[in-house]
Amino acid sequence: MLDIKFIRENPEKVKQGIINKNEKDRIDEVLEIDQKRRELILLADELKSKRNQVSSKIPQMKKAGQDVSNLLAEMKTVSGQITELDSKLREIEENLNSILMYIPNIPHESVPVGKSAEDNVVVRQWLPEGFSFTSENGLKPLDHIEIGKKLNILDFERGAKISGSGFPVYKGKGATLERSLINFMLDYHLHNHNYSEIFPPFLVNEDSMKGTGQLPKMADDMYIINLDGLYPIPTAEVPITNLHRDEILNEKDLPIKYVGYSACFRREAGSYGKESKGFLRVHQFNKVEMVKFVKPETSFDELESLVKDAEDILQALNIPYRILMLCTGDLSFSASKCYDIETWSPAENKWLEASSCSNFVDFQARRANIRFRNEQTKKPEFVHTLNGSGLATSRLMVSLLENYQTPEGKVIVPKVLQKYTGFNLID
RNA sequence: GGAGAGAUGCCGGAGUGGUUGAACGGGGCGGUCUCGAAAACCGUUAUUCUGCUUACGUGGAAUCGAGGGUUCGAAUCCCUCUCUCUCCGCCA
Repeated sequence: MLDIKFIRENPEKVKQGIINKNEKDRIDEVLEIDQKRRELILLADELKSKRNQVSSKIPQMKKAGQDVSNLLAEMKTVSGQITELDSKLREIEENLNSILMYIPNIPHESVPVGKSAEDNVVVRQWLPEGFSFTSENGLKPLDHIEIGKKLNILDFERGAKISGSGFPVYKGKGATLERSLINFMLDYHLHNHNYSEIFPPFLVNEDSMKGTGQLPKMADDMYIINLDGLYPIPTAEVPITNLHRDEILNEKDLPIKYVGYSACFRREAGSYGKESKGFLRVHQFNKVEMVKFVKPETSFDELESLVKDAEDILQALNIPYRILMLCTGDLSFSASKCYDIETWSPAENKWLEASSCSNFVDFQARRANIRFRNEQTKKPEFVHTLNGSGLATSRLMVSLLENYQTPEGKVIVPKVLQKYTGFNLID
């Protein structure tokens, strides 16, 4: 959520930011309602002040034996007016709030202005030693679905039977590989990047979904368990960021860095067909997520290091990748700045998004009311929150299987994973 | 699922209609004392909104789980909801 004071003071800046995000700008409406709201507050507070004054005098007057019946009658009228103003005010504030909840974060000034994914900027690229985009023997590499079938490690058909399409089943060495990947990534961030581990709940309440910005705007993309008012999480970002909802953190504890595994559940409404085969778009996948709570002045540096933390995993796995800076038009609702990491798929012959690292500045913190006490001013301030996948195993698995396949159609286990899997070849 | 108890500030814990933003204790912070520390003593200890000033500040309003209601006046009375705890049942 944007700060209403900031909107009040920088309406043009906010409008431009929203337009650059390809979103609808309702700022004039917001300012009008805000103006009305403040007028009402003034009126109501004045009456309440009067009521408080008189009410504290009444017992003294009674004691002194004075007649207070006129005052009581007068105050009854005042109270009625207050009730009326308060209910009007509540209505207006609800209206204002519901609009504000739909207004996206505005892009940081360093973000390139652009309309769509085509305007994203490639920042850098990393390729394993001796890597080539064209296969040496001229043969077309198998895609991950063919590999999965051939080696009997992935089963999309049975997943569709037991749950629906987009619910993959991992089998045998495939299941072990998936589990190993998760453990490897968690351990790596724990030991090399100084995160502490969280194993979060996979179902969260509505307040949590609002806190990180999934609701109300993205409701159609979320699963919901109506009976209990719970939502299966689309990412561990939601429970982990909400760990500190409605808290005031110590400045000396910042930055707080968490890493956690979770299954992720996404409806992906309306995305059937295109790019939806195999692992490319699924309803349930596994992800290791990094979340940071930081001081405002450090957040953009923290974003850079967050991306590097995710990159380290890919370098350790020796998988080709590139980094994109998303343009304003491709930025998500809550993000101020975001880098995507894409891994190379030789069979698809294209880059696949395997990670997204974002700085939300104070947008989520404001919604979720996550603050820290500034040691100098002694006042609470909103933290900045960041998160990044480190990484999502589904897309990563595509690149891993395809890049590590042998001409015979077997898959070599990356060296760093072998101590986790207990085998070094899938055949 | 059944029965009961409870929700107060950083923490513990009083408070059942009128200077209660909230006793008392603990913790934290500042100070006195000390070579230093402890002890003791003194002081201090929230957040949000809003007006004026916009550097500091200052006036007002609100906040005792959440939301309504009664009343001139509610932490205190009434209603609804949420959550926590205890016992029983069920269960990985």
